[in-house]
Amino acid sequence: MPVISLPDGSQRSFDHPVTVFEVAADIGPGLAKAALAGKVNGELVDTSHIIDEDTQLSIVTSRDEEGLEVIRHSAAHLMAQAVKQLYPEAQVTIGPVIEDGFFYDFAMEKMLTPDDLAVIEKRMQEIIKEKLPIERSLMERDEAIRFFREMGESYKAEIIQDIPKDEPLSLYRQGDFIDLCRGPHVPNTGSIPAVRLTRLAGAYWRGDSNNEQLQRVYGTAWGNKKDLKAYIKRLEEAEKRSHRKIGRQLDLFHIQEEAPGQVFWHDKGWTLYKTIEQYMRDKQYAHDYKEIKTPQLLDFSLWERSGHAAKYSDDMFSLESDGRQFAIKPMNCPCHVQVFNQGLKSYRDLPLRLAEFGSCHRNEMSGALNGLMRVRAFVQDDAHIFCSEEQIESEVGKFIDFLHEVYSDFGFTEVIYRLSTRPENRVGSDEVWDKAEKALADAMDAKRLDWQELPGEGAFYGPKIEFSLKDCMGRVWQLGTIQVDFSMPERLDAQYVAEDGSRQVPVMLHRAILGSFERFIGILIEHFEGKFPTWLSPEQVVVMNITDKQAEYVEKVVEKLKNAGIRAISDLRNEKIGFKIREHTMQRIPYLLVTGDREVETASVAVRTRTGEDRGSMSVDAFISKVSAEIDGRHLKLFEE
RNA sequence: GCCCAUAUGGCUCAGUCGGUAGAGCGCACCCUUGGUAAGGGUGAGGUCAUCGGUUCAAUUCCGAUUAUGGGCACCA
Repeated sequence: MPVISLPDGSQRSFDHPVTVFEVAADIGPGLAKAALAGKVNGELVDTSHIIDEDTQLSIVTSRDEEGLEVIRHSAAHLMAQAVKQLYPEAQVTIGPVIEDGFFYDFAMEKMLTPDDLAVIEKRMQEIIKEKLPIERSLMERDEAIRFFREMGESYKAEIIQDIPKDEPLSLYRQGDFIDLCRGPHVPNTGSIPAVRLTRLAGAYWRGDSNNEQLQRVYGTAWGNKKDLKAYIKRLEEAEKRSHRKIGRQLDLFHIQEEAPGQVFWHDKGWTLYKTIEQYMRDKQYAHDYKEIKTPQLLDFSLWERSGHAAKYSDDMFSLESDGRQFAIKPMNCPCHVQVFNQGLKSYRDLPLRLAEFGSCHRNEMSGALNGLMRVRAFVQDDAHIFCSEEQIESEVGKFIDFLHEVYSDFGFTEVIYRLSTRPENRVGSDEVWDKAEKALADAMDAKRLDWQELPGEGAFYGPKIEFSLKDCMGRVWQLGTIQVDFSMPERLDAQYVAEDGSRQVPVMLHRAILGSFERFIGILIEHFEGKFPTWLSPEQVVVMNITDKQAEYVEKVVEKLKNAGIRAISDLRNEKIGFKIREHTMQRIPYLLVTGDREVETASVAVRTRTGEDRGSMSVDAFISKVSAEIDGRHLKLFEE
């Protein structure tokens, strides 16, 4: 008879098989009420699960991450039930849990509108009040297929067909609704404490754009109303950080209808851009890269030779002139091979690292465009390393060090590493792929990095590492990459003379750290909410007078700051000092210098930060030395008193 | 490209059950010279995204187009 060990080390023995719920009730009535599921020997089960032998058990409640998942999963079923009740002709398809919520895809004639969401949500609340028990049952595969077909649920039947024959299928029923599901689920529909439908979208059946489009309804669900509120608040906060919004507020850039997917950089945004570019230029020089610049418009035949035309010709901007077909470059690599090919290269020239802030155009599909995050014209911090196979691992190692240096200078410390390995369709022999994948993996292991593998996600020409980082909102952005390419050097006739005098084809490593400047700046804006570290701030210092009397002094101070390499502006407007401070604080200028008669007399400035802190008065020279040190050191924080 | 939504002064947004529009901020001018997050007054500024349809009349209703936003798909 079962002896049940609980997470706190205690044990309870029963003289008959018990359900998870009964164990919870045995511990206490509060827990019985809160129990959503159980975890038996590490496996999530329903509260109705019967335990008949000795096990480890923990009771899952809404306070557990797993409990939340169960709630969200059950919320998806709840929504599907509501939709089926309101629109019986709707067919259910899939309804998984996602971050912070869930969705369910429906196939139905009627197009749902935002108003319908409110109706569905209301129905859901009614079902919650009914506290319908959620019951699990098992069914044979073929019987299940028949069952769902008879209900007119052809999508479900299709899903079941793809499940291996010997796997038992579980069904969950709540009232008039029954769905195929692995489970577990909450005990009854009343156990979904806080749920809200958030948005509507189209989504393709099985994620394939050749298939029909389904209607996807997104929702969010939480263990209590307070968490739901906090979530909504979080969305609002994220909205405030939108790079589009801040880009306008801080006068950084704009995008307009005549140039979809292209950025008009304003003075301040361009200053930020130039600062980043110059930083990368200096870094690349320090890491032994050679910066080059190559043409924008090239004969289409080059893209045919490189292999890009075959795959991407629809996404390239091309034009005809003098009877020749040209394309605006969508990437820089073929151009870099052309530079490599000038003059016969020796193994002594390798590794050769060619870098370019290459301006590229890609005709991204209209629906893909997204502020600075996805544009049609962008500049990459692109470089290609030409090296021998033996050099791959050490080059990858050096690159990873370089990348870490850059990310930490921008304040990103959490990096996620993924290795994408050989896809089905690929060029090159298995031996070469073995070597390349191993070189990438070994390079990461040598740095003791914690990386994941994405099988089959590599490019057709070689494996790659993708570097993603987490911003202050916990969002993950893929930025950097290093890709091994065995194909293009050969296609474009790159060669070098090896030690033994033979001609060899170099390996090419495509790599980027920031990816596109546009996107990277978009991420920076949101990460810092526009409050850039001083070294990045378009305007670093503003000097303000209190009355006209100090105007001349202010101009002199600004001149001095500028001469010291600090980006400073003056504000001599006939406004009160409080007004000026408010404006420049909202403009996120790191340092606000107030100069009245007192400061003029003592050749000083009164320093206030954009965070509203008073740094007191100091001489102009003292201020310059503090700020200069901060800028040169690329400090992430403003200087202390 | 596909689905849904949106498009009104520089910005944020109201509004018109069809009779060509309004606020706040910003801008210009005037008064105010004020010590750390909004001093006061006056004024200018809009073909209501574009094209077409219905109507005596369209910014409003309908359709198409374009762009933007949220998703899907795509991302060399």
